[in-house]
Amino acid sequence: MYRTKTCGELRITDVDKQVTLSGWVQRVRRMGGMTFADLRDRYGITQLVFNEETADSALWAEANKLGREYVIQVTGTINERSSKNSKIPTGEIEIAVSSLTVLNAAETPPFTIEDNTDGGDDIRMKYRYLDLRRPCVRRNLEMRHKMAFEVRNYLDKQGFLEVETPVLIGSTPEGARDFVVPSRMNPGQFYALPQSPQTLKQLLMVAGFDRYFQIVKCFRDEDLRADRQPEFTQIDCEMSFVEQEDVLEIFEGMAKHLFKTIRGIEITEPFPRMPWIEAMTKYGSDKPDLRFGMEFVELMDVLKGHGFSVFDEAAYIGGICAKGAASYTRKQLDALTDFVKRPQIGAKGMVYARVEADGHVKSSVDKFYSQEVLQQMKAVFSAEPGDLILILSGADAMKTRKQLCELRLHVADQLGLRDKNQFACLWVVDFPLFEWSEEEGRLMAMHHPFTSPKPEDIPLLDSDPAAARANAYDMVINGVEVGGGSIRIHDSELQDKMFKILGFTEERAREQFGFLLDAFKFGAPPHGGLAYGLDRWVSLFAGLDSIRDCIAFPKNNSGRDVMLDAPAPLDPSQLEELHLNVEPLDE
RNA sequence: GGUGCGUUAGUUCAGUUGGUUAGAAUACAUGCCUGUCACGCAUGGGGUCACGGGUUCGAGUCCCGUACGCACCGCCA
Repeated sequence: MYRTKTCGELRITDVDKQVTLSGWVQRVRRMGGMTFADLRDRYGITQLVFNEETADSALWAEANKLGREYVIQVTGTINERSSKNSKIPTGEIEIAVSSLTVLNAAETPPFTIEDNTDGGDDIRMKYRYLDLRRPCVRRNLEMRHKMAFEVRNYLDKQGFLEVETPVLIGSTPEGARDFVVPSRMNPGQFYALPQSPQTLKQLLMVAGFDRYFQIVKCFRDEDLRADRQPEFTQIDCEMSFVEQEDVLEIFEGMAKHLFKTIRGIEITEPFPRMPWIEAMTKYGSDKPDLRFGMEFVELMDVLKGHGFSVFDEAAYIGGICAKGAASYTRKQLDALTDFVKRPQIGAKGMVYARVEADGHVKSSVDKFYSQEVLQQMKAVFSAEPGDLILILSGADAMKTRKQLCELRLHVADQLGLRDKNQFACLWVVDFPLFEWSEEEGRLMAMHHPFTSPKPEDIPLLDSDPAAARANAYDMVINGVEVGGGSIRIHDSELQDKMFKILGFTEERAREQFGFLLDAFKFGAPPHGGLAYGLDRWVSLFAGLDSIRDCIAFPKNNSGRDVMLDAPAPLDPSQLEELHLNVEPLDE
């Protein structure tokens, strides 16, 4: 037997018991006639003590040869410590070791295995199995497990069935790039990995499964971000005989269940709902962070026509009011201006105005505006002494709002308004059904091509499809899109019409989605669903900056696994077997 | 495809205007130390300054290119 107890469970009440523990050596402290070692496993740390006077000489010698991360097994008696450590749960006891076995010696790891490690991201990812030994990383995966468990718990109680769908499926147009897999038995043909099991879960509805879910890997071959991995996990759900309201209710309930069981936060209020157009107008984003206010205020009426040509020529002038930020120095304001002028944001400049202690407004455009106009502006913002007003303008209203959105988030960060332990949940609803693609010169589905229009907007499909709204919804928490879904089309005629608007020929629609259109002819129930991003939920709850930190073996910025060194070239024989001809890379 | 920042000891970083033998902390090794728990003290080893080119009497430092890493834009129904 390798152990009778773990390294996290022994307490003062266990004193005098004989135990065997196994684990990794966290640290050895040699004091001369005495040596302490911290033994670590998944459950905690227990101190081992060796005494030169009482230990036999072989044991004493062995103990003083231990190095970091040696895997050892010890047997000994639990003693009360003469000098206790209140920082760890086992800090009142220690093991007086009577026998020690080195199960496996270890090389010195390239970084320290502690929460405050000296290792950078790069080296930690290369030796991820060592990184995962660190308690702070392990805790993220523990939370992930608990979350997946509670998801199953909640959905099972609601009557959902977990059904697995295939990973080797066909490529579909629209949406993200597919990862593809060559077929050896079908030369020149390829599977695609699912971007989501969308059509399959709809077929499960046609099959009468009524309530389906799956915690499932999805794949998208697009560039990575801190919150985007090429393979990621969705909590994928679909329900039959439901309207939007039914879906929102079930999954708002799930969100509340997760808040309660994972974070101990009880939310009783219904989540606010905001139409997409309102989110875009007030916050310049379809995923606004509502932990703080700073809504946009439109200033066209107030500021246009006073001889300041930048504003006079603008299609949109808008601003935000940062409470108590009038103390920003000139240097800080210049930095904000530089921030919005960065190419990624692309504003031409920024106008600011401080409300001084006496209520007087001092702005960077005082030579164009009378105090009277500035006071009018102050009134629209309901600004008070000590507030700072920041204004952007531009020729494209939507673009300017997006710039203002970046500024809003940046200022909120600076003012400490984005507290990781505070949560603001929100449904964004009434998304547009389509958006115009400049690149393709056609309308594209904003959500996906199976999303149903709002019933009252169906006539618009013929007259003005771009104005049609969808039965689609996203859940947003703290400015993060944690999930979204829609009521689907279950009528093959309407689905045909959608494909037509999206520029599919009849042949192509049949070729790509014939199976779905066929299925809809055999009695498809009204249905809809939603998918939550598990990685994003966990990183939100764990307060992480990147979803990588809650994924056991994530990919780096360029989509590489630096530990496995994948992807890599294939052996020529393997290529041949797959009927693949790869052009040699030459620069 | 693009923008920005970065690459110096095992690791995390500093390195001034271009100028002698490139430093610190930590890790590691050795010695001392019987109550440490970020132990302490002393000593020691450890560097192709990412790679290639250029400017210069002289480059870790300046310029160009490449690679790699991170963040972002595009992209992500």
